[in-house]
Amino acid sequence: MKQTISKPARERLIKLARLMELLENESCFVITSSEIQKKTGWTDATIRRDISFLETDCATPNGYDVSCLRSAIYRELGLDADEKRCCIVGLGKLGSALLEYSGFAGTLFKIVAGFDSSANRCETLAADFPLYPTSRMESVIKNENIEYAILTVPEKSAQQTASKLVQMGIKGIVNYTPAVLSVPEGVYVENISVLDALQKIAASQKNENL
Amino acid sequence: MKQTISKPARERLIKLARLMELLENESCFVITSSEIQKKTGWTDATIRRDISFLETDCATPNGYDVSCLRSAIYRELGLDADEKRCCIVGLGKLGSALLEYSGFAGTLFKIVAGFDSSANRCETLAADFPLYPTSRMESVIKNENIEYAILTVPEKSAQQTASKLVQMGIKGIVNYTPAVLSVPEGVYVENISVLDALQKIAASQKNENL
DNA sequence: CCATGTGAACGCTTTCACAGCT
DNA sequence: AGCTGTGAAAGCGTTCACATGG
Repeated sequence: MKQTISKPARERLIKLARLMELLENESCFVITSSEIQKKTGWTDATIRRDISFLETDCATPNGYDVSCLRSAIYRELGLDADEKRCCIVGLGKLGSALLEYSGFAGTLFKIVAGFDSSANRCETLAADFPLYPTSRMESVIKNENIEYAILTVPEKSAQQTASKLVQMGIKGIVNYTPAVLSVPEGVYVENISVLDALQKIAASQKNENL
Repeated sequence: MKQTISKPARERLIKLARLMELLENESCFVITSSEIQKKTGWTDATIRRDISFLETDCATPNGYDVSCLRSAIYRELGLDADEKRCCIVGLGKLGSALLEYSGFAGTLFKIVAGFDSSANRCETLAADFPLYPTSRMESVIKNENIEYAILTVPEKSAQQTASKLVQMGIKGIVNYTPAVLSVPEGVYVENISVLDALQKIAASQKNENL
């Protein structure tokens, strides 16, 4: 059976695919592993190994074919298959900023609903998709086949909301809060709080020259 | 010499410290490694190993002393020492949402400036700290001793802006864009784009049952 | 020559399993 | 008994080094 790709490798591949898109925009069509090394800091051996998991032949005599690589990565990671339906939970400052986020264009991720505890806020705000009060969350998530949630509620309500979302069938949560979310196996959480990020950076620096 | 803490362990410890804060708020003062396992999914052995890097004795007969652990982690990771001065670069929807972020209260991270290419926008928006046009970025970063930048510019300008920031002496970048940033050694980047996060989640799911 | 792809070695992280303590 | 702390083993991911191919 096909080998499963490790998490670090997967995360590098996702970044690599992004890099390939960038290169395509710059009309660069072939790139070598050592050029990728310069751009990313990963070693060329690691890059070649990562790419080998794709089991595709994107190699040319002068390096990899950029667009072949991009599409092979998305294919292998299942990011080019069916539409992935998402919702935003919590329409405070951050959540409402995301209502206008245009970065999903060209991907299969699609935001199809927003939720907030304040019905009033749902009416005031505007988006390309409907906004609902929290009371309707369960029915909307089920009827709309929403798989992923972007969690932008206040930290205090994060766990409680996450637990509800899981109960309603959500399979992945992008956690904008610094809260540590407990979720059952099979549900994936990605933490992208700015505080987490800064702490990681600062802690790395502390450790760098020992 | 003291052993350096691995990156994965550091990241768990940061989350662990957060969890300890949460527990303190719930008036829980002692916790065992297996209770932490239930909450986080990390194994108890890993948790004990991580904690052992702290070289502090926070153990009681019934588990770890919660507040002892929290402060030991922050101390060890250098997160309780001097103030860490940050700036926000790019005051679009997302950047301006962050202007009002209150999550740094009680931490040593402090946002002391915001920058945007539009002078007009800087004047219109309000924050507890000054907002400057990009032209003044270099002098402000140097005079204010700003170490970290929160990058919320459009993806297209991300690399260019990041390179400038590095030149101006920035040591860490929290990257809200999905762009792959090339930075020199010694500069740390944490990627927290929502697209990255969703792709990681979706790719994990693809791989889960092989 | 300059690429990739990959077995094998290495080194790091996690896990096991148990000694030691309260 | 139940906990922590930790040598030792196992498991993984990365890197080396070279065979292979254009």
